[in-house]
Amino acid sequence: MNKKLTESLENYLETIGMLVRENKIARVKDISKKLNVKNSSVNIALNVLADKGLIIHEKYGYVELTKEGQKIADDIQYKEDILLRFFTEILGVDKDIALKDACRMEHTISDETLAKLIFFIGKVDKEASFKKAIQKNMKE
Amino acid sequence: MNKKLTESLENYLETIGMLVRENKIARVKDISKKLNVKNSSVNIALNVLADKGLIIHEKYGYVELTKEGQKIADDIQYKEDILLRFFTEILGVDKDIALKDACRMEHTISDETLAKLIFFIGKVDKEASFKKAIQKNMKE
DNA sequence: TGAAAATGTTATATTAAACTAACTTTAAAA
DNA sequence: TTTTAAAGTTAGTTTAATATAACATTTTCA
Repeated sequence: MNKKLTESLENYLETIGMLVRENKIARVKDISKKLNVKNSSVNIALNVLADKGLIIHEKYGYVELTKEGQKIADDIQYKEDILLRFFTEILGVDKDIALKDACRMEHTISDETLAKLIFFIGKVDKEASFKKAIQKNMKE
Repeated sequence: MNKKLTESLENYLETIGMLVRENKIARVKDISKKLNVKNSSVNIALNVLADKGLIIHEKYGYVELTKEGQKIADDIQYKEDILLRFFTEILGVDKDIALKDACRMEHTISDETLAKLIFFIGKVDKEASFKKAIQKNMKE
């Protein structure tokens, strides 16, 4: 049933989630602006997502996530956050670059690798000696 | 000039490089087998790569990388290796899953993040105390 | 409130990457 | 050495994701 979404559709869902969080509502224009695509492209994607039961979109109205769509959007956002934290806090990558990388890798990282990464970040946070070792060693 | 390649074309280049390394030669059938696509799809991709000056492919003959094509293939392979090492040696991800992840992320990781990751892996290898801290902490 | 601007939608086209089916060339083997 | 099998190529189709252009609806404000 739940066939895997394309990277593009995942990005639409994630963006809708972000807009609703930030502005309470998501409009076609806001989505096209965030994703740098045209309104017509957004419309087509919205039709696909609505067919899959992931959003609700009445003509000329706002866009809303269904419970299932929300879950997927949150899941992607979570992956992005974890990747972003790893890149910035542990590797020391510049924030803009780290975000760009996270935004692409969030679509491909497996659940297994994500779980290990979460565990790793958790350890670094919790264990003072470990954290110290990383901070010391990651200085240029 | 050098417009960025698509993920698909990068995979073709990488696969050709791998085949030449393993078998000395790369044939259409070998490529289609490795990538799980049809010969006709390979042919189309080879024409594109040849147009871009990245491979040499005479009709019914073997496929070779040009100097430029080789450089790109090596670059992608290198990224894969680094990601694979990070996933397996540091995070402790299962090898098959780690490889699958690396094969997808190798197309999206930025040079900056890659450099930091290389630095990180290097530190872990070199500094005994750091290595010990990671091994100790990454146990379940 | 009615005209102009902004926003949203639909129809149609393009590009990339795959496919199937038909055909050609090369290699193998009877 | 001819025939058959394997490999490679080409033509035409499909799908996903974008775009442009034309049209429709809503919103704004003079």
